[in-house]
Amino acid sequence: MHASEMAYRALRDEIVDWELRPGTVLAEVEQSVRLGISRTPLRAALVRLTADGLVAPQVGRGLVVTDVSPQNIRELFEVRRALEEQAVRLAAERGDVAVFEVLERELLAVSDLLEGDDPGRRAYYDLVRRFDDAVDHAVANPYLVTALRGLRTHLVRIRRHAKDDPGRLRGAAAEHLMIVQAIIDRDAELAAHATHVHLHRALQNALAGTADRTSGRSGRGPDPATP
Amino acid sequence: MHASEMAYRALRDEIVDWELRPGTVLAEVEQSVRLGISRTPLRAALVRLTADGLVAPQVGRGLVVTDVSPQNIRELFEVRRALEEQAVRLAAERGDVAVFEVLERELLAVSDLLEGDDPGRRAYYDLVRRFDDAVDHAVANPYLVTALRGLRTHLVRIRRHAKDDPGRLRGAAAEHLMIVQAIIDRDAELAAHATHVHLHRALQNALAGTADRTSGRSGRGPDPATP
DNA sequence: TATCGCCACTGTGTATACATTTGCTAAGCT
DNA sequence: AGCTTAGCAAATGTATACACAGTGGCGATA
Repeated sequence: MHASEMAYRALRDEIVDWELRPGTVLAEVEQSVRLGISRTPLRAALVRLTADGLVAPQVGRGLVVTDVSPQNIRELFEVRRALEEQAVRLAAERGDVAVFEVLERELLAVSDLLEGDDPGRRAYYDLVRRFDDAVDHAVANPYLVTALRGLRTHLVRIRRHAKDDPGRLRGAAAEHLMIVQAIIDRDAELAAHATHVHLHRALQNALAGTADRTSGRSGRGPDPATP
Repeated sequence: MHASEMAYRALRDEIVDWELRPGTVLAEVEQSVRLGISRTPLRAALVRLTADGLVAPQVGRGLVVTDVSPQNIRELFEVRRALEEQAVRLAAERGDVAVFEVLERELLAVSDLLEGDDPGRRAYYDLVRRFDDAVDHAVANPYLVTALRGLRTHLVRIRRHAKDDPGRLRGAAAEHLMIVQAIIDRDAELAAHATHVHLHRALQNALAGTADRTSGRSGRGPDPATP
């Protein structure tokens, strides 16, 4: 495995897991020493992270981990709405019904998993991931899938700080079930509208969960001294 | 100006202008000596071009300029539909009406420009660019604008080989006028539907113009020997 | 003559050394 | 006392050298 690929995944995962918090400066020498590689492959990783929007150049301080503000979340969801509605539309037109029927059965049984304990939640997130993969496979559009995957990286980072209480998870499961059934019925418009509703709820939940738990900086104002 | 930035722009423009045709192998040493820089900044440029989807790694031959097949064009337009419809929706909600009223007047006068000669066509393309900029400014969403800009790079490359006859340009101008008027009326749904129609026509035109003028490779099959 | 194996060459991946730019600090002058 | 300038230091941008992997060609053997 290439060092640059390893560095990219390591940094991306640390950013998504909030181990590298928004505003953290990623100095090249510091990170290359920490990851045990040279500056050259590290720079390749940083270029990719910049393209992903997970880090951004800041005027006087080099590359910093991008902020997650309510404003950022709203903007991200505006793009997400566009891409995911299109994706489920195409999935409804082209998808393999049998694949989504399996997901339907699992979603119908998911309430049993969500009785509050953590392993059940993990199983639910895994089911959502399989749903996403099924949609990706159904749309069969590399450009769209690439864009969606980039978005999902940001969304996972947001979710790490949003509180998904069991009630919300049951709601989300019901919304996903609606989408899956629309795809099975090959009803593209219903699938798109159900996705719209789902994302509206998800945005409300994300904003409620993170509004007062972000890094504190809005991303625009001056940097309060943090000695 | 940084060498890596210069190399990125030079290679991107050459790919968009079809000077570097699809299938061209971009060897690092070869390109670095050609551009008069070292391999290090060139590699940064290539990473960015890969993220843009203008070049892609191929198994045994390093990075090659990506192909433009009818299939690619259809896939690109599926993403474009999603993003541009969302963009004009948001522009209709948030845009500065005065800005779009200026564009409306220019679009009403554009038929005079399109009497077949090349300077008029140039002026029309410039007007479309100003329309795109106005939409970008109105949506005020960095994620969406970044995605749209990346798409437009591909679209310019496609347009370079599509034949935009005066009839099509007049049609496109009429469609743009419809979108602009919908934005002025703050009718988001009308703007989105008008954009859908416009992109449908644009896709038809792009496919008609490039179906038998691509590089010849479909992008999936084996490489026919070209000695 | 055909096939298999080895050698050489080309090209990418990585590391390190060097240069340039930018920001911070200190000192001197107004 | 405050502002400006100069110098230093650190970090990024760039270049080059080296190592390894992959591929193609050539030769030998069956």
